[in-house]
Amino acid sequence: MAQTDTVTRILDTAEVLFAERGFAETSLRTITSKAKVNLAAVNYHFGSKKSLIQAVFARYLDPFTERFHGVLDELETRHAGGVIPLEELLESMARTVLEVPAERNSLKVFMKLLGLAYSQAQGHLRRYIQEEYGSVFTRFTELVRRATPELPDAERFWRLHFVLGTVIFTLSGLDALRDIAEKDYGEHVSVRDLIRRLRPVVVAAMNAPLPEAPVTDRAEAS
Amino acid sequence: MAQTDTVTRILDTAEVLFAERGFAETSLRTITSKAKVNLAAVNYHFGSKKSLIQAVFARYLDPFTERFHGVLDELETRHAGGVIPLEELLESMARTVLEVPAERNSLKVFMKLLGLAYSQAQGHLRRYIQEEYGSVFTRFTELVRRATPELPDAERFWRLHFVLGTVIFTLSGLDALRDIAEKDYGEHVSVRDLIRRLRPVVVAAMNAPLPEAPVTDRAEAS
DNA sequence: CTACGTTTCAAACATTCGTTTCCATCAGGG
DNA sequence: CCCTGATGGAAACGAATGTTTGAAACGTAG
Repeated sequence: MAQTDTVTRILDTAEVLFAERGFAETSLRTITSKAKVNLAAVNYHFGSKKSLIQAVFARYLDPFTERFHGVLDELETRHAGGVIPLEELLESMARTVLEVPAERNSLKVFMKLLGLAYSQAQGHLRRYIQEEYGSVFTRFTELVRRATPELPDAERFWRLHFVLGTVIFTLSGLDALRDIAEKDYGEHVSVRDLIRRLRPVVVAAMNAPLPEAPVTDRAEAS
Repeated sequence: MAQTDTVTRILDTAEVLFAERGFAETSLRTITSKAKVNLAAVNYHFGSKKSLIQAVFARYLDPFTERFHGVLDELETRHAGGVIPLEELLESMARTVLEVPAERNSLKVFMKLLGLAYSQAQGHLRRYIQEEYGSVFTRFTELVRRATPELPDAERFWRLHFVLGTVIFTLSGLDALRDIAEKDYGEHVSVRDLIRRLRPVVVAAMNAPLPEAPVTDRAEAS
């Protein structure tokens, strides 16, 4: 089937280029020429560039959410009725994130895309991801809530986003950081090595003491 | 002097639009029309769009680096010869970051721009920032090194970037996150409130226990 | 007042972009 | 065999982009 071949080749090429340069900076002509398909193929198979971008994300996020739901199912039945420990939840998520892209491409690309989706703030992409895949994240946070009853809801919300920032930021900027680290410390770091370093930091962040009592809140800067 | 007025108006407008939409997604026509200056003014005063982007960053980073050098000077003389505690270093940096943009615009814009500079990975911008302002960061990390002698060099390097990721990611995506937090927890968070929440997390992250011994390192995914 | 360097302005330029169109190719079922 | 629907391919379209141009307007020193 030639169709599948063309579609796959477009997606494979697009995700790499998107990750390297960003969405707006990657033209359809660059994608199609490097993928050795016709320029019109993108609009024919995907409808528009915007849909192509979403398709690139869907190819990562669809397997991830499906698998992660399965992992959470298994975790919940194993701790039937009880509370799943925080570290186990984090471990499961990390493992799932690691497994999914390993099947096809590199984790680096996936993380870079996630980082872009968050910073390339505007409109359609963040909304698309939120509305399409928000349910898994909601389920996960609910489990985290039960695992950390001592944390106020708002505090837990922010800390989850703190560690999310750590992971996405680090792994999406991995190449540049790795170059610096290698130059300065002569040490080559693999993704698995980085995750090994991340684990105690993330756990410590989630278990950090609560901030001092909120001072009388004055008007803010922004 | 009309020149200064035009230049300032361009910079003021550009930084807001860049922060909202990204660099490539913001055209010179959008900037100049909203700033009520002529289209050619950008190329006349800045030379090119690329230089305008760098000028936007310079207007934040120049005062920051200058002031931060001063703060570090003061810290070093106060602890003459001795070691500056880690928390004091982090506090000083946070305070400096907070003070500089408060003079003109919002911290949010500055952080958003930083986030963009990191994700919008490619080429000129990251190199520009690194080569132009890398010295302060080098000086800072050296002081952190003396404050945390128990940390291996590589570990400290990565942890600094971990917390850098936390801060930039959180503060650059602040608006979106704030909306969610407000909707889910009815709680309005100010920037200062967020920093109050960040502090114990960052300290805990830096002081986290060392990761377990490096397992035999197999080939990595990417 | 005049002359000159600086700044503003409208218009145009050349390029690049996403998208569309139209035709060739090919497969399988009537 | 021819018809039909799906796909590949070349070319063109219209819009938007960054940049350049040349003249007008401005402020100021002589």
